[in-house]
Amino acid sequence: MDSHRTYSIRQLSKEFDVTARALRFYEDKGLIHPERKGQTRLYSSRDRARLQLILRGKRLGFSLIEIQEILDLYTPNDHGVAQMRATLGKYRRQIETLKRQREDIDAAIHDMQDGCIWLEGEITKMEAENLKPGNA
Amino acid sequence: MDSHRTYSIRQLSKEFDVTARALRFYEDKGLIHPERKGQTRLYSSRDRARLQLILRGKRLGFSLIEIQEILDLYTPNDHGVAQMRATLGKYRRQIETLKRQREDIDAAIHDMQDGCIWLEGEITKMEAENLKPGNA
DNA sequence: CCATATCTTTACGTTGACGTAAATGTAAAC
DNA sequence: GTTTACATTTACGTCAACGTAAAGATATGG
Repeated sequence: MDSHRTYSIRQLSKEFDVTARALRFYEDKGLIHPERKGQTRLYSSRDRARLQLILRGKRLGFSLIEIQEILDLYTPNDHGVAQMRATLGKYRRQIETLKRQREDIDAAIHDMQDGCIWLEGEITKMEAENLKPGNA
Repeated sequence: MDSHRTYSIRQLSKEFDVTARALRFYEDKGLIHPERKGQTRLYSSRDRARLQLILRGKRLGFSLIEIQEILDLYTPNDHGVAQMRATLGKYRRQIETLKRQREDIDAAIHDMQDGCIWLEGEITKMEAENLKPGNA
């Protein structure tokens, strides 16, 4: 099992290309809770996974507070049917948010691809121009 | 043609649910360039379109500077084959960025959907528990 | 034993993206 | 004609998300 490994703050910060300061900051904000061996932090692979989620959230433009809420969705819910139903609702709303974002992305991609096609056309036109007689 | 309409700053801010302050701020940063009738701003439908792009960029987590660069891709390029090739390159890199972002989103959606399925299962289990004899 | 490296906390600094307040201009409405 | 509703500029305030500097604990190598 690789799941019992631990990581130092440097290892994680290098692996994911974030500063140690950022990791401590996320901890300060309650997004991660590494153990302590004496004074120094020991990150578990579960912490590592949470960090991955944090960074993915950032790439998607979520604030740390929003990311916090998303992380809460991932933390095991101390049963109780009502609680679980509530959590399920949050999951579904989050999925809707993400799907809307996906539509934004698809729209942007399509726009850009259309732009590419148009540009390619213009370029070929201009190249043809430059080969016409009289342009020596 | 609807394309010659103009909009006041309030109209735009209401339609897109942003403050007038934000619109002036975007102008300050060079993202939009509305005309002036005397002192007051008159937004064209082209300005409106740019605003849409700005807000989409924000929803996708881009900074105003990044959005500025994206907008530059949309502004007609005063021909010159070299320039157009450069622009084409930028388009393509931007598309790659967006596609990577889409992969992040897809991953997030899948995670959440798995979570939903698991949760639904747990809930049905617990409901079954509560109906067993001896739980009166 | 001492230097070097890596960890820690505390605390002030910075940048981006606006918010908000103050003072003023203009145009329609009563 | 003055109130009402909207526009303007200038300028300081704010919040998030860290950066950065200072000062110290810990361990490892030479």
